[in-house]
Amino acid sequence: MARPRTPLLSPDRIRDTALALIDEHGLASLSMRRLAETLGVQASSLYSHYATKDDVLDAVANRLVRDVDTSDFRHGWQDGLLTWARSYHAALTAHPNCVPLIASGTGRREQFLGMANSVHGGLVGAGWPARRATEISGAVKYLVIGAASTPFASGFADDVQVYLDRYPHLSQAHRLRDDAGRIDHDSFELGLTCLIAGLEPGPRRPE
Amino acid sequence: MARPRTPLLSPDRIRDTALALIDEHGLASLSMRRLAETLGVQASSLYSHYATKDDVLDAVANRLVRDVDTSDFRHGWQDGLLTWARSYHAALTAHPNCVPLIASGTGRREQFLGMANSVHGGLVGAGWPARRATEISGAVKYLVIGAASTPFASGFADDVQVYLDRYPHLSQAHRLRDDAGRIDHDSFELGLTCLIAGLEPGPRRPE
DNA sequence: ATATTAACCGAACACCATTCGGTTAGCAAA
DNA sequence: TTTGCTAACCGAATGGTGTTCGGTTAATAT
Repeated sequence: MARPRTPLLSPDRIRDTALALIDEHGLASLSMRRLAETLGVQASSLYSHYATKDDVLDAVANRLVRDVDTSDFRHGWQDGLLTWARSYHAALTAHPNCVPLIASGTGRREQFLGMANSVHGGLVGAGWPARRATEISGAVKYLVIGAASTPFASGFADDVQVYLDRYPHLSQAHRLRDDAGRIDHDSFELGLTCLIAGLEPGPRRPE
Repeated sequence: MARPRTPLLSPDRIRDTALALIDEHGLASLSMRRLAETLGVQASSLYSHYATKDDVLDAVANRLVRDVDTSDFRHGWQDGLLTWARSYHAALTAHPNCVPLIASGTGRREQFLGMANSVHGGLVGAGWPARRATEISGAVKYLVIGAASTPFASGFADDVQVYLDRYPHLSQAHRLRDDAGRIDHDSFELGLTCLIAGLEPGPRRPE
């Protein structure tokens, strides 16, 4: 085949298909060949739209961050942080197989810088000194990334017996595992609210 | 060559060499062939000692957790958490290229369960209800993993000009980048101390 | 002394990301 | 309208990957 009358591919279609494949089959099993096959095309054709596989993954990562909400700093820095952290957390848990993409700093362009810029601006606008604002947004980011990276359930084996035999303090882990999602959520919320509570009384000199 | 008179390889030697290669050249560039070459051996020989490459990486991950200190709960749950989190954090930042290994849940056997068991036991022993203990250790773990996964420096481009042009709130980012290590440390400490402070006054009924 | 196993090699297999030359469609300029 | 250029595809090839398998010999257990 030569050039088709109407293009079969576009960067957006490739990116969205990649995201769907990662969601369904995991990050490790995404290959340019499988991606091309899903798109009804040969692997080499993808390189007309993205220079490398990493560029495709960056596009996927940047796509996810579009769903993060940094607009709530107009209701105060606490609400701004809470909304940012929760929407970020939600965006990642909606696509758990993509988390290593974000966590490893791949895809750290554009969308990520825009997000950091908004958060930093929101904190500084509320009166926090720039350096402190950097630390605060950093600590919250750590919590979000950590929570998405290692959810509770991933820390435990499928074989229940191992706990009963060897780890007495974890002997109820197999029961907790049933509502791992709730535990993950509660742990994240606990960390987030404690952290923000610990920042009171807020910046000394709002300006 | 056939079987050598004295073994060239051992699981420990393979594991330690793998760790050294990851530290030096990064996780992505570790291959069984390169690992074997460094050990003066053919790649297929490694499979006499580890069934898969993932098993090698699990061994590396478990090796790192050996340096985590969970012994300080005898001085109270606050000290226990602080020492655990800080030593965990230190173990990961000492081998930043290994962090994705730990964060992605690969290598979650043995050493990790032992660590979780100790922390959970320390908290429950201090009077925290089991469910609450799980959430607390979870939140602290999130902070540790997140801090190791996305240090401050990794969030910023090498090209400084991009900030000045497009992201006004980050306009000092290039100056901050010089002491990125300090910022990472301060952010982590801020999150950790706020989180623990937010847990006061502690468990209601120590028992 | 004999059988078994352990630890190595070397050659394969199937897959991977990426590159390159070739083909043709669309488009811009003359 | 013809000419030239670029864009978007294909198909084959390159060098890399994890892993397997049969072979060889040393160590070990019987």
